[in-house]
Amino acid sequence: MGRHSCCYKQKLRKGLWSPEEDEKLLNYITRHGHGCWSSVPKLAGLQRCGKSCRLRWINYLRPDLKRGAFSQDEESLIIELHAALGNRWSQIATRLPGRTDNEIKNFWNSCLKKKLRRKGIDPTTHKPLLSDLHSLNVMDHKLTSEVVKSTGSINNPHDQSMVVSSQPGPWWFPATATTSQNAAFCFSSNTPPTVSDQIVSLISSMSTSSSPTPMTSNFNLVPNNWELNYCNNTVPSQNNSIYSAFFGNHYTEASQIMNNNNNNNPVVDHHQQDMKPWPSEILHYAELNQSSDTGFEAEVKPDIAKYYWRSTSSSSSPNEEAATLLHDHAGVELYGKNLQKLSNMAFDQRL
DNA sequence: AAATGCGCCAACCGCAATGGA
DNA sequence: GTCCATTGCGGTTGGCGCATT
Repeated sequence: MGRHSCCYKQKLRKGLWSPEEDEKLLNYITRHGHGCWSSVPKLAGLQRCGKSCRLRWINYLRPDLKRGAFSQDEESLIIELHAALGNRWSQIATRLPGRTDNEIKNFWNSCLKKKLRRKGIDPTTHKPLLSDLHSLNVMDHKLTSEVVKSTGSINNPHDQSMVVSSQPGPWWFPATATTSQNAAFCFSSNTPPTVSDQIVSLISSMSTSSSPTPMTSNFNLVPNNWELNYCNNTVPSQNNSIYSAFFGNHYTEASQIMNNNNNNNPVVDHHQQDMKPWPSEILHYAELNQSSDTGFEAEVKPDIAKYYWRSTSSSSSPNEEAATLLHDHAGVELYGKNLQKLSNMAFDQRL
């Protein structure tokens, strides 16, 4: 611990306070009040700077301080206040009589942060933990390898299909030329616990009071070799991965800036944005056009209200009508695995 | 018993805000 | 408006004590 410049000049004491020093300070302030802190040490006969005296009084000697462990109520209140106020310890302390900002800060840093993490809650955002993003990148790499192995077609420039794993798998990111260039995920019932926790956390975090509660069971309806589609008017870039999730007749996007070289680059998330209802045109189309078993096909499933196509065959095209509906009415942009935008023109050429 | 690692927390540092001259 | 001293705040540090090796 260093010493204030004023302390160096005046050769003042630093470090822990002795009982004698405490007694001197306590006696002085009890009799005279602290007044101007800079004059307190001299008047109280202490070899300390005023700042140090003030801190000792506020954090230790003040008679109204509460001692001992934090109660469960206090703990809950701190978490609640931190969610609302962030690291504004002094403001939080005003709501906890007898507790100091320093004490609350220490309690937070040494105990509450860990507790929240263990519960899968990000102590900074108070939202469910979406995991360490770097580990997701690692997962992306690993799963990409799996997907490439199972499809064997990633480098075919003529194949604009999304890469789809033929193996039943818990979930995956689509293979891309550069990791994290894009991302979508697929869910099934045998999701490994750690990843599942992350996904469920993500899903939960998308829930807002004004939107329907996401039903994670919806995801089990998605066959393993089908993909959720993604992107909403945002072209995936090297640093921008977009995760989408679909719930009932609503959809939302969650975007994370990943692969940061710069730690100061903030994570951008849109978890709190409202769920969007699928436009009636799309739902109506979905009711009239059920899935087909063959070929590339664009579909809007009425039960999950999602857009996807599948790659069981390369002989037919995505359904232009469905894609156009999604594009025109929901602002959904579609991309092939090489990040080639499947605009209407692209569909025209493929038809 | 000694060495090492680790968590907690008291206290410090640096900066911003405030207020008086 | 500017300067300077003081106060307040949040981040950080380093010492202590306990647990583990």
